Amino acid sequence: MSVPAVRELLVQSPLVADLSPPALDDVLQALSVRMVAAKTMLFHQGDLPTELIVLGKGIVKVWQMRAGGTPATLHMLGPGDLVGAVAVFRRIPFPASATAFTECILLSWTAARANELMEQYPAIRTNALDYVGRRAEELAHRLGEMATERVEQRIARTLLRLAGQTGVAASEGIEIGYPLSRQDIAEIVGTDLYGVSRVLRNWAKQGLVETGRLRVVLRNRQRLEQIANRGG
Amino acid sequence: MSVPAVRELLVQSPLVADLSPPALDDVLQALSVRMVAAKTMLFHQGDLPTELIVLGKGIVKVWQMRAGGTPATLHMLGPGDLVGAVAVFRRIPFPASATAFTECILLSWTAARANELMEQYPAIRTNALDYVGRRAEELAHRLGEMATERVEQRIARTLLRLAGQTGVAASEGIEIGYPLSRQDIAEIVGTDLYGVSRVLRNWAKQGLVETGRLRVVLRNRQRLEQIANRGG
DNA sequence: CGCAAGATTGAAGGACATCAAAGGGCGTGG
DNA sequence: CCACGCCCTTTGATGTCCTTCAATCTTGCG
Repeated sequence: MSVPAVRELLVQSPLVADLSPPALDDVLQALSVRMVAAKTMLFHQGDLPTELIVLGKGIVKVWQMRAGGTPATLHMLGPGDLVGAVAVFRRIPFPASATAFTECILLSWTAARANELMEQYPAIRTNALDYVGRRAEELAHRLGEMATERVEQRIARTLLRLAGQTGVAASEGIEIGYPLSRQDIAEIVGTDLYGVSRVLRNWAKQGLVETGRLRVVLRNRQRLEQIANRGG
Repeated sequence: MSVPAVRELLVQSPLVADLSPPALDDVLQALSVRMVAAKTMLFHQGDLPTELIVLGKGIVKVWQMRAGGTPATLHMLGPGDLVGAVAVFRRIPFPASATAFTECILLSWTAARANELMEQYPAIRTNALDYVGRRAEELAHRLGEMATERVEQRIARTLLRLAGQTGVAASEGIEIGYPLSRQDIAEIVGTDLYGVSRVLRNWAKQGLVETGRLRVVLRNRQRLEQIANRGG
């Protein structure tokens, strides 16, 4: 991959916002680029972090395998997002695993180099604080949802959130931009694939969504937002 | 409150870890101290942050009022914790409300002064990043629990976590260090007070806990950890 | 065409929320 | 100091949401 293209990928990330061009050059110097296939594990829960990863392209799923063998998905990351950043900054074992959900381009620095760069360019640390804060907020919001809302509401919220992140305009509506099974949705929402299937089918009959194998198109965003917020 | 005493309260906080004595003096200069009664609201969801607060003494509950009138508790903060820090750093409205759960001593800087101090003493920003990262991790962990575990497991986890934070050795076991109702526990766990009452009663009969009005003593930490981890 | 992975659907059971009512403990005011 | 009242807690009954299990159907691909 050519260097200019890498620069384009990197500047998507909030991590390097407000960085002067020479600083950005310096950051680019130390950066490695690699492409990984869908379903590749980037790291496992419990591993020690060795590199700071910025997702250049593709989708990464961050998840935990929980007692009882039930997996729970914490994040679906898109281009520009940091992968496993908290563990790198805190120098602790990863609290979750990360899997390339689609084919991905990863930009990375060694953990040591990343920390040096943060020393040298304080703006990076400021950006990191902002980014981690945003993630904490999102987690807090989802925790509140999970604690108080029903499955149908949570499915609506999940689809709206995913569509907002990586949705692409479809013929009539917004389509999640990558293949997503009922099981995948269930792991995000905290339920099982049967429940997801029933809810989606029901919505499809009412014209709120269009469904297919590994595919969901949001046809009526407003009604879905009503369901997400008022439960009806 | 005398200045030496304030210093003692402040150094509990990870925010000022590794700060040189003169830097700490400088930080102390800009600091305000106040005491608030239990049940005082520190800020409401949606407010704009005006100050950075470190909890010197007492317990603060961070919570959201959700659609349908169900409150959900996100954190129970103790001495040394930052209150509403993410919103201050990100200069966004508070995503949750904060209430003094017991009588509290609050240490605070104006938001502007706090940002200046972070510029001047980079260690503070590093500490802040570490702290916010830890909170993000805790939230991720709780989200996973909430998504996959049953009420009884979550109650066990909650009691163990609270006991670990602020527990005090009781005659036989660990006692949560402040008055906590079944309703309070329910709002943390994401259930209702009836369920909490039944579970605690059941555990009390087996000698795992000792219960009372606004009071829980953990008598058998090991068994509770088993319940938290294996569900049985 | 046949297989594998994903999706749907029905039935049954369990965990949990909700509603209703009654039983303590603690502070307050008489 | 006692009694009243309030808040917290307990407990039972009931209903419902959701999980689980089992089976069938669909879709895409080799």
